[in-house]
Amino acid sequence: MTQDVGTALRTLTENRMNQTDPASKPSLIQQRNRKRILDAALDVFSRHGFRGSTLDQIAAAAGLSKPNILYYFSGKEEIHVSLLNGLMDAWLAPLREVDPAGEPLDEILRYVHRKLEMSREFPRESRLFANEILQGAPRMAPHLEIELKPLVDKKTALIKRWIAEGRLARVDPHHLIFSVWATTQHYADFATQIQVLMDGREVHEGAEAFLETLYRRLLAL
Amino acid sequence: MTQDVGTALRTLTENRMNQTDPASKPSLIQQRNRKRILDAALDVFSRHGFRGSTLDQIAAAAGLSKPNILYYFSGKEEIHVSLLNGLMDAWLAPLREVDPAGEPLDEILRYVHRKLEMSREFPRESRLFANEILQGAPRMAPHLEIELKPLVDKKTALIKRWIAEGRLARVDPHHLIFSVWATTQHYADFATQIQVLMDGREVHEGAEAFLETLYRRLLAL
DNA sequence: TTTCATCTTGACCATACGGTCAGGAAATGA
DNA sequence: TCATTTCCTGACCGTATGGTCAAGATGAAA
Repeated sequence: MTQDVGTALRTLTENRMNQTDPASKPSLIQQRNRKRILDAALDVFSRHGFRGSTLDQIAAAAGLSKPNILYYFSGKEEIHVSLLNGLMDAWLAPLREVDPAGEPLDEILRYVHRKLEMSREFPRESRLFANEILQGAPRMAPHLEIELKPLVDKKTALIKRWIAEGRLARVDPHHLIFSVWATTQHYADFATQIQVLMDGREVHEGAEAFLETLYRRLLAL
Repeated sequence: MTQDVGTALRTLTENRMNQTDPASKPSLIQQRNRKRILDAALDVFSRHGFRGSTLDQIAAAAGLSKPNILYYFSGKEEIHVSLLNGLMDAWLAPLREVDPAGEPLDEILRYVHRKLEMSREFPRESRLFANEILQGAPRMAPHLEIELKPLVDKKTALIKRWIAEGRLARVDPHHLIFSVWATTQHYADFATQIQVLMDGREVHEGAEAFLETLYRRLLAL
């Protein structure tokens, strides 16, 4: 899974350079620094949101000077958009991998498992998206329409089919998916709160067990 | 329910005035303007987060000048803290009202219903808290420890008792509560996303039906 | 080693923003 | 009516922040 996000990051790293002709190979330095910047930016943006983050913070976290960062990206906004673009694919992978040929209940439970795993392994990514959507997704609206919506339409249709075939209990597929997002991402986005309420106790295994029970009871026939 | 939040707002309105002696009655103008400011601030903070909101925005939304706002509140931070303080009680009311003397399943379903209703009626409040907790709850840490934690401890103990008495199916009470928060608040906090994915279709009734099914299947014996 | 492109930075700029203040306008009340 | 408190504002200030730029440092290629 680290692979997934890594790959996505690498992909976006190969994007248009500032003034360079398109399709020119990026130097090693360029690759290294772009990756540094994006990783630092993920850290900062996910903790403070877009508006609450400063270029100086990102520069410090990346170990580069501010003007140097502006050498690789045209501005704060472009860094943010690059991050969102680069992480989107990895973020949607679990849903994309729900397999029409698989056993319905297993597929859903596997999806829940993967999502929860991502919340644990990549809380920064989760919070980055949460922040963005909370603010009305000003820098992500196209993504929602063009990438997310078709995917959700496809998968809700699949679930609907499964239900019609009597292989899953009856539920509204859209709300089912929303609930998976909500329950799994909650552990990353609201970690501070959960930390306090669970003081010290183990969180993840309990969550895993709970969610498996939840969706098994909901969907089993 | 409007009553609840209104009352809470009024309560916090009666707080310490800038330089006035404590326990002096606030004038009508003072009441009116403080309420205006807090309502405007709720609007702005819930849409842009603390850092992303400016006093000028709040002033404009309240129909007052910036210095005039600083006449009523010592600064941006105090407005924000006042809001959180004033809304906390109303926010926790649904959980507080879970009745040990009631029928377990009914009580939980009623709780879910109330929470979902709040997400629909008071999305701004939901987003305000979501924003704050996402950023690590810097202005809310005491509340979490002093108000939320004891309440959650009490209610999880109650649920545990219900389960031990064989009146609810076995589940981890903490994760149960987390899931209720997650699934209900999701409809307010991620409304932008849901709007896109449900384009036009009715959201709330579907959510209501889905969540009732979800928790009924999870908790029924 | 020289040359050229790439990379890096200190100094600087313009704007936005939180906050102050002196003084004026409105209420309040005697 | 006048006096006093409460309320309101234009003008202003210091700092933070996004962004620019000219010039220098550091590679890569010959």
